[in-house]
Amino acid sequence: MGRNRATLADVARRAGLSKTAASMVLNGREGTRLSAEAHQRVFAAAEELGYRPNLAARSLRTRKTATIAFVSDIVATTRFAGGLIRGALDAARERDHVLLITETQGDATFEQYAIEAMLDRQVDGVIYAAMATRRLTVPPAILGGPVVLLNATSADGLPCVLPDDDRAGRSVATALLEHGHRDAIALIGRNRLKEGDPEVSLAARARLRGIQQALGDAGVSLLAECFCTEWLPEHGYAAMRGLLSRPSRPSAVICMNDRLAFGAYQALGEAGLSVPDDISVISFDDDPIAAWLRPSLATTALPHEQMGRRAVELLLDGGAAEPSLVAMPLRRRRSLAPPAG
Amino acid sequence: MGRNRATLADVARRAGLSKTAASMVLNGREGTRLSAEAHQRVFAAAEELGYRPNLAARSLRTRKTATIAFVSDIVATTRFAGGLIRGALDAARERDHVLLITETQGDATFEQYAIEAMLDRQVDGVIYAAMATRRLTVPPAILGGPVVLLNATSADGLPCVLPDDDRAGRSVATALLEHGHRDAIALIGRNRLKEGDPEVSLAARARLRGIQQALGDAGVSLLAECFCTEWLPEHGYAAMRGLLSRPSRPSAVICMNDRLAFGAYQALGEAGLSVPDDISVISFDDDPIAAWLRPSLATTALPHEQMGRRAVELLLDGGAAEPSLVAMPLRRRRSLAPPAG
DNA sequence: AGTGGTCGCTAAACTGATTTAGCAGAGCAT
DNA sequence: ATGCTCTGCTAAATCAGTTTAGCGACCACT
Repeated sequence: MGRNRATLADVARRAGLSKTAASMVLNGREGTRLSAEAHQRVFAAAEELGYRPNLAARSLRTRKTATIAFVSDIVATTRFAGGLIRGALDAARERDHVLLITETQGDATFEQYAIEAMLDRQVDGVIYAAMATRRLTVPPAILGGPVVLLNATSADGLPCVLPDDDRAGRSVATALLEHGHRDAIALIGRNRLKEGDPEVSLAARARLRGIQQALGDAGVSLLAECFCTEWLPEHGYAAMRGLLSRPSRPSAVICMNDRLAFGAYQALGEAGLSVPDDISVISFDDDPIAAWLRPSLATTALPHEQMGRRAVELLLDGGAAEPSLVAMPLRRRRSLAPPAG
Repeated sequence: MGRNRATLADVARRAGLSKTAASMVLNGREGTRLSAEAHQRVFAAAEELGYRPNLAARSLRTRKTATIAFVSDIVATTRFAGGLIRGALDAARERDHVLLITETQGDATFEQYAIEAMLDRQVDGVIYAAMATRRLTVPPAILGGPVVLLNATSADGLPCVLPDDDRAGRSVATALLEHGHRDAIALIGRNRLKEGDPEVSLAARARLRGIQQALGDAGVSLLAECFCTEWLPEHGYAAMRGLLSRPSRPSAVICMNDRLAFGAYQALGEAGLSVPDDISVISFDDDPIAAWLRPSLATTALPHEQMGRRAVELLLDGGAAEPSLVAMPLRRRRSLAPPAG
């Protein structure tokens, strides 16, 4: 790979100048008194030779590699990860940086290994990302340099980037209120573990709080709340069947994520009920399936790309100590309508 | 990041030996005549200082970075990418390598930039991945070193890793034949562009060929073939509606991917038809939604993890020149049943 | 004539590893 | 005593950059 690359010495020789001169010119150093002609010659020589600096050599001296470690528990493999990585890649490129990506799979040995591999390569900083929005403990090894937590917080008060689930909860509830739903709103996806343990999830609690606040402000309380052990389609399906077996049918359902909503759709379809004519549905995440469902599902988008981008910005440009909350935009789609009757 | 790291010189000093000795001991060099005691002292010193070699410095000398470039058109952001990356990460870790990931977004400027960024960092090789299985033209810049194409081929005869779509097509058709379907099998997802232009897709043609061969061998021909401009749920929905409006209803439908199948399910649901009692459905990809559908969708899995893994193995361990085909396992699920009546 | 300052540039040190070439001392045969 | 080999180890070069310190030429000023 990259044999025969021209070196700085080659450029200098061709320009008839010293390595020092060539280095300074190519780095655009201010305050050197190199002549305009010297600049010309160096640029010309570099151009002709197709010179590109060897970053390994440079970083040996400067201790900068223009490389960021992106360490995640398991995020790189889920479809949620794509956005985080893409955003981070974009922002990194804009700043002439590159991403070294590893995954720990939640395994302490792998994590140890991954972090050492990154540090051995002299990365300029670490983005430590989690798949589920949650609080975690940062391995001490990475605390020697800049760190940003992505989709996670820690007790250390490290800079972090989180989706604004609280506000998302409010906007979901508000959207239903705006459509005229009041006393027949049900919630699918309560979960004691997720709501109670910040190391499992921060999102569940925040979403719930946002929903309750918005409804509370409007003097409305939930018709029903369904607990689900997981947030998968089958649980949404079961929850919705449970709701439909009750005497009073909800006019609208909030699902804690789109996969639950997908399951809810399935139950509604089997029951011969129509979304949104019989029941409105709204949800969180903006999973790709949300747009594929019939009718398309209104939801609040997890702004993964922006979050990934923000993490890089925070890491390289520095930033506030308080958590950086990224708005979750509401996607208004066909699953919303005023209550029937 | 990583200030205060002990250097080889520190280790040597503490061991009371030269850098040379320390280097040789730590690298386990054969044929040096260093005493057992010298070995002891070096290992002890390295241990006590928590020594880790600076890979930038090492690679300057050895021209090896233990780093692989993973360049993709757009793969890193789709949910399909996860598996490719995870497999590659796993295999890389097993070989003490690390992945530098970039995305070109199909943009020539970005691609140029990404490749230069990788080469500047002296990567040991490049994995060039495509989102859609297709033939592509490899940028000449990366041909200076080892390259493996992932989910793609090229005219250059470079080593490449592809899913075995042809065989998948045969196993899909065979599965239907085994359930007793013969003369009422329909196909959703014909597409002249995908089938005709290898630079757009190799999968469409291979899947189709496999299906036709298996059916042909059984003396069966398709009841109907639906063309779709894209392979999205809405197209599957429209195609299935079209099929249902015809006089003779199919007993089974093959969809060219799971998203089409999802759309087909929607149309069947609306028509009040049951999968698999009225119509069996089988498909390709094993998208996460396949398992979430009710009933769960039989499909052939794109073996992304294995493909990513294979690419790294091919790159580092060398391998055959012919395309490395990875089997697409058939996932037998509830959407298959014998034809009604 | 000597001094000081600016201009335009370079030699050499430095980063942290690997690798080549070779040195000092011991043991042994002649 | 001399030459030879073997053992156990090290000095120094090398990779490709950046950075520090400073040199020689020229000019202006006293």
